[in-house]
Amino acid sequence: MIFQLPITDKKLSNDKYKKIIDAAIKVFSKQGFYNSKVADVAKVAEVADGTIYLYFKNKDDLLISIFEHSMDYFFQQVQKDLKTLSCPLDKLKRFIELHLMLVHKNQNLAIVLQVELRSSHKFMKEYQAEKFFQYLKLIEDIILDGQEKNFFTKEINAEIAKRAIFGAIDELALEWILMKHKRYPHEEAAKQLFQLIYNGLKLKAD
Amino acid sequence: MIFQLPITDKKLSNDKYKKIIDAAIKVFSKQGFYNSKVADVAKVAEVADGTIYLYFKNKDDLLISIFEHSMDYFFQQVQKDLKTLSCPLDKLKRFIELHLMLVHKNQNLAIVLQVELRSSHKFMKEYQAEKFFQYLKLIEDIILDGQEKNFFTKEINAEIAKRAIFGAIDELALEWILMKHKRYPHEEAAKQLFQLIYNGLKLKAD
Amino acid sequence: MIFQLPITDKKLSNDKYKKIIDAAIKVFSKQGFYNSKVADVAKVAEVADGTIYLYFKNKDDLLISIFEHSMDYFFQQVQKDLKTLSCPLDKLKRFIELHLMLVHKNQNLAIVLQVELRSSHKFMKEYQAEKFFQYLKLIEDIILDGQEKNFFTKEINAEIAKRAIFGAIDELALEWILMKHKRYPHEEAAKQLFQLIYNGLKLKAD
Amino acid sequence: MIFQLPITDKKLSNDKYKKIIDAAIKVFSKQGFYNSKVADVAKVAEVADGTIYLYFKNKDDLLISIFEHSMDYFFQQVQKDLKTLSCPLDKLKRFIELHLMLVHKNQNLAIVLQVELRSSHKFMKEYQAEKFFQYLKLIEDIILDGQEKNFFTKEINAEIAKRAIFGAIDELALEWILMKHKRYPHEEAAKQLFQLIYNGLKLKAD
DNA sequence: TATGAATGAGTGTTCATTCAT
DNA sequence: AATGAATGAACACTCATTCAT
Repeated sequence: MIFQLPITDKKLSNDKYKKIIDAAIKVFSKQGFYNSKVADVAKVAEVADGTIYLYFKNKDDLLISIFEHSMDYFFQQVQKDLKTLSCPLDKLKRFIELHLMLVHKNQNLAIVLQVELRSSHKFMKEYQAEKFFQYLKLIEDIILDGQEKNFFTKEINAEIAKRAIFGAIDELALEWILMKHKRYPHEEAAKQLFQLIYNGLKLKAD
Repeated sequence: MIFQLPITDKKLSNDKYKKIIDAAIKVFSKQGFYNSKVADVAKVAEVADGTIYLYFKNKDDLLISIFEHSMDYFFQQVQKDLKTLSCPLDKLKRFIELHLMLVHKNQNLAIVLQVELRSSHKFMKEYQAEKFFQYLKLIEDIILDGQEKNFFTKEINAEIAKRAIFGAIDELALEWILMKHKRYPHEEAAKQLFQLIYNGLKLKAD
Repeated sequence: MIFQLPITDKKLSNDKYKKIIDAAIKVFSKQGFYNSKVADVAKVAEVADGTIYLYFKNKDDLLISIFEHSMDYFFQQVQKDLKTLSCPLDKLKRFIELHLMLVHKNQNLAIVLQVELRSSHKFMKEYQAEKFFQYLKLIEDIILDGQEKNFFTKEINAEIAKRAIFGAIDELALEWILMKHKRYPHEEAAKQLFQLIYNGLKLKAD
Repeated sequence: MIFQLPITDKKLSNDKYKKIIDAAIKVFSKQGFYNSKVADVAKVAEVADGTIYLYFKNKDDLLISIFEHSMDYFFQQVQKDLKTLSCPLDKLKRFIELHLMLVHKNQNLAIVLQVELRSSHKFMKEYQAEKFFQYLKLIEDIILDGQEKNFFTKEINAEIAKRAIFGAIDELALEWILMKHKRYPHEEAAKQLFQLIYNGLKLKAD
């Protein structure tokens, strides 16, 4: 599993905590959150059932913890990488590539984030998914920067565009994950996606 | 509830069947599929718990039935409407408008389809979501038609584009549903979305 | 089991309700409330585990229900019987006899009431044991009546006396229940108890 | 806490042992034995959970130890004090006063003894409560002595009387402890109780 | 068809107890 | 002796499903 936060957090420096998170990602992605038993996670993590409750408040908390740490990780990876670029076009292209690459390298995690999390009502309604908005903001910033620097048209509302772009990337990522026999490499999807977002469907001759 | 299939189906001509489906949409969208009890649905439908099992095999079947009938309905609505148009641009524009409009008019249903269904493993993995692919195909046909008629660039792979476009629409629709205070009308979202998909982010002067 | 309320209450007219109450009295008195499993009660009552929850909110509620119905029963039995008497001395004597007799005829129930209930914190602290106070009041009324009619000394505070008298009866009843080989019949205990309470330890010659 | 045995016992000379016993009395009296966690006791005692098992075999043993040490303490206090008296009337009066006074000064302990212990099946059935019988014997001795010296009537069976008397004292003590706003001082209860036991309810003129 | 009381398998969570340090 | 992280058996309670009426 690529998912490896730098060990700064006390919790994360703990072996058991990581083992449980990793096990939960595996189990939840395979069986679905609601069909997974805490005992299943414990078995895969090679800890006792009760041990999970030393690190997580309950089963929901386990799911939310996966989300929070993952989004932190995604956010840091992407943000760090984008900093090295100045051209908004490059940034947008790289963002798409990075997201698809990260999903590719953490497929189980991606399934949990995209499939399981969306239906956790505790998560979608009660819990404010700040980290997700933070991630979305990365796209918005690229668009606004691109508009300011006259790379992108100002006719497009960045608020709507960031959602549309995220949705497009997310859907492709999901399809890609659920495909058993990948019909094209994720790099190809990234390339096409960038082209679509930047040029649109319009003929160049237009 | 707008969701009203033309009564051709024997099942649908039955009052109880419809009452249960409608109740399930309400309950599932509010509480989530896994947190909804069959008894909750029965109470809202004003039938006995056991009655539900006269019309549906089990709880999962209830969810899948919602999906199938809804997709049929969506598909018919959109397909019928698109037939009146010949220009691929108009078709794409109308498709986006229709989808957002239908979501707008059937918000509870949309929540079930977008949020709950995605995490039903029985559905995502075992059940082949033919009806969904059929719906996606509508987009693909528009693109291919547009490419053939030289409205759209051929550089874009229709397979990837249909997913990206659906993802963009879907994500905006989801955001729109979950927003408590709508910051913009869905017609505005449709307009922006079309512009983005057709023109991309590129400056026109480019 | 003698414990048979007249069937006026809707709940009590139900066979399962009574079977569960009776089973719970048996099981709780034998194993203790905290060591009894709900499944044990279900097995003795010959119902499914879940059935218990159709009639009782939870395990605590089962205990409290036993208490409430029993106290009603005790109260009614004793009150009805006392009404036929006018002399406070006879009343006091009969009260003691009745209580010991009822305990004798409902030993399992008595164990639950005296032993298990006392340690149920939900019961002792949160729940106001109105029915118990009602029962205590019977003693107080006898004392006050006796004092008014000049059968009993007015030097004794009825409030304190009712508690002391109840405690004495209760303790003897408890000892009597827990004795494996009864060293004396409960009627003998009643007789001695009355004498002690009425005459005290003082020599008659005094 | 008044509860302080003279340090003769090796165990009791140990600071941790006492801290745990004291903590257990506090915790058990407040939350009830079955609702108390060993961890709660450990926290109040300011020791580690595991430390408790260095001094006590298990949770039950902790409760029984409280009982044994307390009864020893009660027994010694009362026995010592009674030795200074020769008149059975004085002894009886003093016994009542002492018991109520000890309960008054050790309310948490009294709650554990009267409320929690009674429902510990391990205790009530398996464990022979020798120390309790020893305590009861103090009352019996007073009665027999009083009967022999012609202070008390011989018509009363000492076996039954000791139970009745203990029950009366015990019940008043329990009421007194559980009363939030004490309606009378415990000395008053003692006085009334003695009068009731000695003179009974009978009018003096009788 | 319709009912809803009854079922009982299934599971999240607790907590007394252990044991490596 | 003392710790407290880890254990895992135990259990109250839920709820999809059935079936006698």
